[in-house]
Amino acid sequence: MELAEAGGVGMADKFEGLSKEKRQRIINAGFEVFSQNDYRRASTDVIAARAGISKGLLFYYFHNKKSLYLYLFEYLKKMLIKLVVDEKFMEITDFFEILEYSTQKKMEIWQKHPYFLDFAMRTYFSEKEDVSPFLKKTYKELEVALYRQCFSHVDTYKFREGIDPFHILKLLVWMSDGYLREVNMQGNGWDMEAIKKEYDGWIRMLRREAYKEEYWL
Amino acid sequence: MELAEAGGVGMADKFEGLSKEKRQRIINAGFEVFSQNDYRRASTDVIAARAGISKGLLFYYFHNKKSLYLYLFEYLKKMLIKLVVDEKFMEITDFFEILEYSTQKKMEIWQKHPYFLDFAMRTYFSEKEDVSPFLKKTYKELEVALYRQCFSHVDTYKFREGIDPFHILKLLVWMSDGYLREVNMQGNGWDMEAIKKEYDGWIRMLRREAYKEEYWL
DNA sequence: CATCCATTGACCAGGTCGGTCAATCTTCAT
DNA sequence: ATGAAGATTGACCGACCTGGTCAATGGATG
Repeated sequence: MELAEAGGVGMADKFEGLSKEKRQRIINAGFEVFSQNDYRRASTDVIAARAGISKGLLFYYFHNKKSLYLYLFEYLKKMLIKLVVDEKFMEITDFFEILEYSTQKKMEIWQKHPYFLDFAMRTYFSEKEDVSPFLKKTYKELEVALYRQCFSHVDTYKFREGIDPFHILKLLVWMSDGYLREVNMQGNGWDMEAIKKEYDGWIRMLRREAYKEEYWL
Repeated sequence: MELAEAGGVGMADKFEGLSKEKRQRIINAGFEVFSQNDYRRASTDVIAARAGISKGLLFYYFHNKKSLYLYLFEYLKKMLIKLVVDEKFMEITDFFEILEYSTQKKMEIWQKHPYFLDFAMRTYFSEKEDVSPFLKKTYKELEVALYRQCFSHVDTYKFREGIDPFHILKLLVWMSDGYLREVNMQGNGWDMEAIKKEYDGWIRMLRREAYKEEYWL
């Protein structure tokens, strides 16, 4: 009875036995709806409809809403780790090159799975939801782990004294988030070219700010 | 019947006749609840409870939820203009000095009226709400108007060619928003000193980025 | 005591939500 | 053809929450 709570292993045997296409349809519907509404307002009716199945069937696969959500959360975690961390990360040693590469990756993910980022955001900012207690821990852990994984082998000697790379990283993330939100708000389609150009400009600026002069390039 | 829709003038005569303290209590409750929930979920029950009055009385002052919301919106607009735009803005001609001054103002507002910013954010990002249609226009207008007011008399000759001051402004807003959100998330109380220091660092960086070298200072 | 207004909170109708379940449809071995 | 087993449906339920109402109460005034 409690196994659904723990981690989602084995709870969805019925679901795992589905055809890949159908499973994907349901997963996508889940991410879409959970990324657009907070947990409470994300309606199982809507998810089922978006997935093209009946609500009854949805609850046939996932015993309740919470276990569906946790399943999606685990799925996201696995996907992120699989997509973000590859061997190439280990080869790059320059902080800003890693940054550039990971950003490119992020863009790819975002184009392929447009709801991932919003979903992750919502998990992070969710308050007073049925689900939130254990999420925040997990999310913070994941963030730190990914950072460790990606930036552990960075050329620290290139930095000025008193500059914290993690800090620079955060700054860039905030800027890009803000920019993306802005563009999103305008409602235009995405001008990926312009975004990239802008982004590169910021990186150049931050490089000058953070690196010793001899590494400016 | 339609006067409540237009602008809220005269619709709340009962409300305007209240004691300043009580009026303020209700206004604060409204901002608090509307800043923490989106329009639909912002419950009039909760607002009334937070204000320490009965729900019936709330609807005695404001005929319905929408007119309460619009009243708060107008109130916010007036307050922002009153608080942000003073004579001093007209005296400063250096872009970054204006920036610094307006940021300081923003901080003051934020400490005095902690819900203003979130409320404004929600109005801007609200989707498919009963209220949203006319809000976006108004908000955009307000933003542009404030920008014009504040930065119309700026020393443009100090900028490098190809640099758009408005662009720089946006960037800084994004960074500060991100930073504030982050600090907010940690749940610590505010270390205003640290925030200010950090902010100044960014401004210095952006100044070097945007100004011709002879104006770096 | 009567009048007038501020104030209350139980109450209503409408809507949404998660979750259930008897009934149906598919599949397939016999 | 038949029947058993599993997959699938969607009407339905009760719990909850919403904006809004209204008869009843309180209190001040003259």
